[in-house]
Amino acid sequence: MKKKKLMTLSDISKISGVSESTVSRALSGSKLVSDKTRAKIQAIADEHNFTINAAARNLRLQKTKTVAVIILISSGNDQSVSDPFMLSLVGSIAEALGSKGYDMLLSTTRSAPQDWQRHYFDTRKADGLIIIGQGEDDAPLNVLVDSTYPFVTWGSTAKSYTGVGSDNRKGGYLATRHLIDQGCRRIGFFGKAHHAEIHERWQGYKQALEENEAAAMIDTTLDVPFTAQAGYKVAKQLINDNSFTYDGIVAASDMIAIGIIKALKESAINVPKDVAVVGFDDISLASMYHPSLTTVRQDTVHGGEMLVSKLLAKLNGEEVQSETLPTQLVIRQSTQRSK
Amino acid sequence: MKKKKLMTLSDISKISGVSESTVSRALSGSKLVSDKTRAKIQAIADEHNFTINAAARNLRLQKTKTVAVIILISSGNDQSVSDPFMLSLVGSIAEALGSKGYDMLLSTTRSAPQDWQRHYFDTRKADGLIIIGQGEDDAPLNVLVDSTYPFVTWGSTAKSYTGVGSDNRKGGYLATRHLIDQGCRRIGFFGKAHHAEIHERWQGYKQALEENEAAAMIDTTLDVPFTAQAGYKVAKQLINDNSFTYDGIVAASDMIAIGIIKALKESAINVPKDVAVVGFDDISLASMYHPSLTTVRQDTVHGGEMLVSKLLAKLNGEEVQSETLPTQLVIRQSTQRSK
DNA sequence: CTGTTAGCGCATTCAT
DNA sequence: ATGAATGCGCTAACAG
Repeated sequence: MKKKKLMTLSDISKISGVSESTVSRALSGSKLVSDKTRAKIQAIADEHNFTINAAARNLRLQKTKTVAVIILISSGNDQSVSDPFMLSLVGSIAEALGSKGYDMLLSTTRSAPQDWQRHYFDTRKADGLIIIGQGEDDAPLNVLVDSTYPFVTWGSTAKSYTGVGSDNRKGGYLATRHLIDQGCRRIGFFGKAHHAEIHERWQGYKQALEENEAAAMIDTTLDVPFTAQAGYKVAKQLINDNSFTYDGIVAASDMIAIGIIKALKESAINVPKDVAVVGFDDISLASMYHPSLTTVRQDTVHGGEMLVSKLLAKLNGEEVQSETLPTQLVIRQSTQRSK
Repeated sequence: MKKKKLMTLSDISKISGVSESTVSRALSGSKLVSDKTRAKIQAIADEHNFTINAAARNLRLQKTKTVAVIILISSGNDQSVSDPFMLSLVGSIAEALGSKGYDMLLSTTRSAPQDWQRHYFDTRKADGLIIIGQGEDDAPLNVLVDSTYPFVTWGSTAKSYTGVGSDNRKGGYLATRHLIDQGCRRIGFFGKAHHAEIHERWQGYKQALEENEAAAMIDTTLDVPFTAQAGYKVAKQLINDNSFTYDGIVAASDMIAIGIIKALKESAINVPKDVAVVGFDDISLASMYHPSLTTVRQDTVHGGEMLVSKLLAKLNGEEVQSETLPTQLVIRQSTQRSK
């Protein structure tokens, strides 16, 4: 395969002695060509290493066979992209997209142009958009809602646009309920309650506590969301201030849980004996942490596939509904107080 | 912003009463237009929410302002994409690309078509390619080498094509040297020695040991690379077989190190007292693990920027050299035996 | 400084 | 079953 000039349909047409249209048809599998000619053309195309020029085809077809995935990063130097959960979800989306013949354009609100909503659509770089992590601010999305842009979001499903997300409330409930069952009575919630998804988890937490008045509710809000560093910092601070009074903690994500546990360990507070900690996500590291993390699993594989199939259905002009995915409590060491 | 038909250059030209070319020039910042007309056209374009159609522009310009990033996944169900290190690198690439006005097409060899080399180029979906993780098999890359496709790789830099990578050998050396200094004398290396980058780390490990004959070299090869699960499994196995005789371990990645440490903890083997463990990468979790991980830092931010600038230079027709990035030992708790 | 002209490479009418 | 003609939306000579 030496350096060869890129072939065009026209080149192939000349070589094979048929018209461009015929070549186009043959290669696109139209049944308007005889098997004989198709075979001949196909052979020539292969021999000359020909592939369709996507730009030309896109222009002609007015579609790109590409989906843009954009990760919304809340303001500031939030590092939430680096959360393994995100990666897992994006990986699943990539695979689902690939299996449908779509390419994936990936960007974050940090790397993308400020006007990303327009960048990908008006510009026709992608046929549709998957938006991950609506976060705290709905404004950028509301711009899209009023347009006819096909897009789906991951996160809270209680929105006016099509979304796929976990049953966060149920997850928060299960986690908290579990702590109560383990005998915890002073249970704190660690996470940004403003954040849409987290808020739902918090609601589940609240509900579980209200159902059992013996257990007390203690809110704690983290400054920086979704990082182990943030969890560590807040827990450390509480401990240093002598205001750490929990015997159970519901963390808004596994990474936060890990940070909290580290802080506890450093102060010789035993997990789970002194404090039981439950995370959220079930990242692959959860089972590898020590103690292994009890957590609420979100099914990223299913989630990614769902997002993709919803979006493609939309591109196909179908009406599409939001969907809430079931959530599951995975019990590991970090909450086993009975032993 | 109601549903509006997409505007074209021609539409804007009619509305503003100038020719298409003038509109094109005005919008592309050509200095061949008077400020007056440019302002006028710009205003109209904004008002009508006009953006260039990328497909048409790409076709005309024969370039896409897009770079494809492809993550090579070694055979089987290797989950190495989920390594936080990868994510970190990809994130940095995304940002570097974004700041240069490029979009990023992301895929793995699992989600991409089998003939991804051609998919992105012949098809003209991307102007260039960034390949991450050459892994164990050079074959797919050698296909590219013979072509004129602009591409750069992350990983080993001792290849015939342009690559950016860390000084793995030095890193392996520093890690091992550090263990020796900490008094370790039976030092094992945990990782796939076949893998290009890992092999270099292993060479550094070997060199350090050879410089100090008191320390013994013990190779251990992991079946599954780059996951905590793999590290855990191998360590567990060794312990169960009573063949765990190390007092120091060089892990090929932080995730592997974490898995190993978990296995040790479960068998009440103290880290760092009984066994000192050093990882590689310095993922953000390294400082959050307990004990915090001594590791060899790879600068992903710099790495991503480097990959991008090299590739863009290549697209620009410049000659580009491979580059090896410095590597740095970060000492934390997992190797502090002296205390 | 601006308009006219000519394609980029392909898919799709419309003929035949 | 095939070919000829047209245009998707844009930019870049080439004139003026």
